[in-house]
Amino acid sequence: MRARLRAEMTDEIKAIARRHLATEGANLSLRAVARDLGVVSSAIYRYFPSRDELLTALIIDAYDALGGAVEAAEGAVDRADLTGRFLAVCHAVRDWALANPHEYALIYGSPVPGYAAPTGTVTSALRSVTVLGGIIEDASVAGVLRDDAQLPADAAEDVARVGSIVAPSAPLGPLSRALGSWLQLFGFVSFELFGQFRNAVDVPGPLFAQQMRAQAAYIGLPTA
Amino acid sequence: MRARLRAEMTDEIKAIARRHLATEGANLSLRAVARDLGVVSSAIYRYFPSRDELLTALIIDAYDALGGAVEAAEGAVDRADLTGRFLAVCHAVRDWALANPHEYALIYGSPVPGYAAPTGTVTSALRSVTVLGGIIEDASVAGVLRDDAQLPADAAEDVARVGSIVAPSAPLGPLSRALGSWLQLFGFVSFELFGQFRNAVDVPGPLFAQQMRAQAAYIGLPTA
DNA sequence: CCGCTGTCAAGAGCAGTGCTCTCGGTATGC
DNA sequence: GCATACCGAGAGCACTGCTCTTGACAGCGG
Repeated sequence: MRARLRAEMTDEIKAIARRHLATEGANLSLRAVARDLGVVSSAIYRYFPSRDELLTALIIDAYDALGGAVEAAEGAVDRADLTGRFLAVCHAVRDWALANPHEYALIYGSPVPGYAAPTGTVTSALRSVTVLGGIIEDASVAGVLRDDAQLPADAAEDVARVGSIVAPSAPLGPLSRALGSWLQLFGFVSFELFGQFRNAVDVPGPLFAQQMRAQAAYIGLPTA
Repeated sequence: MRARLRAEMTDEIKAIARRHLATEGANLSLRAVARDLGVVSSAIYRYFPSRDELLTALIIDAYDALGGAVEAAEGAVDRADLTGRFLAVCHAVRDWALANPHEYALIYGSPVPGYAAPTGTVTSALRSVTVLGGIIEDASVAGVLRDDAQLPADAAEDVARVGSIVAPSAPLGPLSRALGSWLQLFGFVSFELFGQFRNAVDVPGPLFAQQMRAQAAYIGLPTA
């Protein structure tokens, strides 16, 4: 009963903090959210031991929101349409990032203090990449991926470790290319959101669609 | 004469600010650098009208440092070794980022306030990507790039605009793949520096080398 | 040589920040 | 019914970016 009030309070704090994040940026002010909540600043500390803990909670929420969006978008595509599922993942990431730019910056931008992100975030952070792994895994068991890997041993070790988490039975060649696509996807979104395309790419949407389609083909997913 | 003293003073401020940036992070304190400089905080304002202006100066310096490092590394490779030049660029970016993580975060992380980066930064920001463009351009005039482009018109427009700046005579297909490699390169470095590889990639070096070699081949650069 | 002008650092001060501590009040559990 | 635990309010500390005023010094024209 008292616990429910407490949960509502923390949710309300996080909601206001998220709103402040959206309007101002990463420099979140505890006193400002307390003011908006009609409460004195020290009261916030009953619910979050420090500003960094609040940010960590927002980070976990952001990872979960992104993961949920990716899962929903990918889940709506016919399971047999591997390329469609891949493209759904890519566009879900970008769409969510464009809709929540500051939350994206919170999780994929420069880490704010020294290193906030504790271990509690990793499970939520894995959700979206797990979806991609599932696609590669499904493509692997469907036998549509050609294994043309000739990776050096040290690099193969890294790829294999990633694969063991998200796509255990996928061959290393396509897995390595999928990893590259993942990096390119977030490189694109980060460049777009952080203003690196200034004076170079005006309307990034079509370019993004083309790049991701090319990546699907490069990985070896069947051209739908 | 008085101007030279002034230049030395601004250089010293920037040097101390850079040192603070390296030890603490992005939240640079004007009062702290003033303290280290043995001067009162308001004196800094004689040289930089605001903290954001100081950050902007550091950003421009960082872009120039990265650009210089890339130019030097690429210039040391035999001009005919196109793949070697490409790999030199990739590794120069990563090496510089690993050596100056906070300055990398300053220019390729989330923009600190609303939007600091003014127009003065773009010329410095273009230096590194121009080097890559030169490689693609050289490969194009050498006739080693196969033009297998079938880009949709809207995406082709974006690619062509980028190409007109850095590699005017390159065909759109390889240019589009080179753009993707550029995004993947910075996606990799950002993931590595910002802790996104946690529990997944322990020793990113070999993986990076393999990914960039694969990209060189994918673009169509001759396998040395 | 005097005096004017422009530049500089110092210091005080304002509004804001994260965070700690104490002090009453209230609800929960025994 | 009472002890315990929690809660919000408020004061306070050390810090921040930034502004303003004050006094000192250098260079130049007369």
